[in-house]
Amino acid sequence: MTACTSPEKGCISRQFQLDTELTETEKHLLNQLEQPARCYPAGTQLTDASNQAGRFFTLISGWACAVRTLPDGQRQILDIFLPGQIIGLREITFEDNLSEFRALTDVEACPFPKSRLTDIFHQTPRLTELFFMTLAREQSLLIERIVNMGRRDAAERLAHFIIEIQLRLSPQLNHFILPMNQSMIGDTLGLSSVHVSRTLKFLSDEGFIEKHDQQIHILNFPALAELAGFDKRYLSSNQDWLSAS
Amino acid sequence: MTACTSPEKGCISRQFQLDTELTETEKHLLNQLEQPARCYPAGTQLTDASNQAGRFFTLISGWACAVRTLPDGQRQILDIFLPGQIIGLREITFEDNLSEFRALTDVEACPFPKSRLTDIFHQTPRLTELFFMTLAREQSLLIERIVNMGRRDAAERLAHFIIEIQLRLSPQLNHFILPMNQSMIGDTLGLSSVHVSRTLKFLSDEGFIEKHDQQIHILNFPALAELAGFDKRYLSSNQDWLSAS
DNA sequence: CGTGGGGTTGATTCTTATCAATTCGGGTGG
DNA sequence: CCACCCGAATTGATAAGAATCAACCCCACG
Repeated sequence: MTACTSPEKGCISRQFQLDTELTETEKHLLNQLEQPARCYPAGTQLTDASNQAGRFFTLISGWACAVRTLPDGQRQILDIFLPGQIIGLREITFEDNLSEFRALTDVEACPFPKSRLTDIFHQTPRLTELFFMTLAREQSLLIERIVNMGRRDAAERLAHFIIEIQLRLSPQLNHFILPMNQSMIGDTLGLSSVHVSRTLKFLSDEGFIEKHDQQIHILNFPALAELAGFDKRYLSSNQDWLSAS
Repeated sequence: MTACTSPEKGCISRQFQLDTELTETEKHLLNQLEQPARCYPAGTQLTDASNQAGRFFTLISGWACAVRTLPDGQRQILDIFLPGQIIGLREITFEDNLSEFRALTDVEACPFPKSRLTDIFHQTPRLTELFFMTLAREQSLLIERIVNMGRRDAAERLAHFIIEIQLRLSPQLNHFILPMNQSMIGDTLGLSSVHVSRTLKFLSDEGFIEKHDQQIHILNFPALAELAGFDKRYLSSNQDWLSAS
């Protein structure tokens, strides 16, 4: 949790500008959410379930996740956060946060209090709309995971997971580094680590993917997408409804 | 899909007023979303997955749900909507809706186009915030379902489901009418209808609940909540962060 | 009366979890 | 350099949970 040296600015506004034009004021407000950046080493907890609710983070670099620990010790990973995302958005309405945030890799992130976000909402309604959109998009990711866990078997789930991460990370490539061990993957998909191992082997044996350490290489994207029943429309959104800037 | 006789007004604004005070203007804008009401008989589709995206509904009375049908014919119920909810909120950002909306009981609902909602957003930023809050709360329901499907067995899932519906419907009571057959319940929880039957029987035999037709009676709420690992905090939200009205 | 949808029950099979043993690779300390 | 340890991954054997298949009941409705 040491101070970081080179916080790369404008991560969030760059993210939003994929969707729409931003005014200078809007950019300025968003950039304020990105300082000061701090470093959290892999495995560190950004905040725990009980205290420090109402704290957000902008994720500048690295991966993070939201985890829920059940009374019996089982874990469920609720969200995977990639650079440019805001961590904790949905928790804004809740007194206490039922989940905790954890760094999956070394992470640069900027903690800031609830009030900073509400200030933004009050100042520029248009950014409220953008955040509304962000939330709607996150919802569609959650929906897809519900379909995944409710109606697909282990191989399909894993295939779907791999494709989703690949597309969110770099849609034009076919490989990425997955900084999660197999028990974390299991906790994400509702599988045991042992079964993740077997299923990963199955996907390799069948020629869908190749895996060396944390490197995932998608060998046959169409086949993998077919297996997963993947419909990428849930990832892309449409901004017609936004106010003009 | 016949016109309804007595559309009870103010369903949405009543819902919002549980959270905060509304101005007359705000109430007026919200009430405009509730006319004209139409009736949809049980089982009817309000809109299908392909066309008519960008159509919302305010649910005045009855139950509805969002369903996703997979290529192989399996179904997953994504959301259960109860009176006072807005159907289709998260889909606002998407070109085409991957899910369809279906009436579970006879339903009174008011269809209206995307543009109506965006108008509201542009006119009163404060309602945008309220809708943001609504979305955040829906997200927490989805999160809970992910935990449910990922890490709980059939009995726990069913228990959790029953408690959630009871609390959303009428927290002070301990019984309600569940207008879903067992295969719909299965499609909601990711179980087969046969297994739902068995599990329901188990919950009865063990004295957690009683069931006659569609009447669910919770006999031992604490025990059921314990079994489900239910933490009701995800249902209640906190409005500190809202602008003054 | 038939007919059909929903629910129950039993038998069987399949998927996945659990438990246990083994390997592998990367530190660490002697 | 080697012995040791540790966490993660793999593999196999077994058990639990849930799906599937099939038979049957019940009852509302033509």
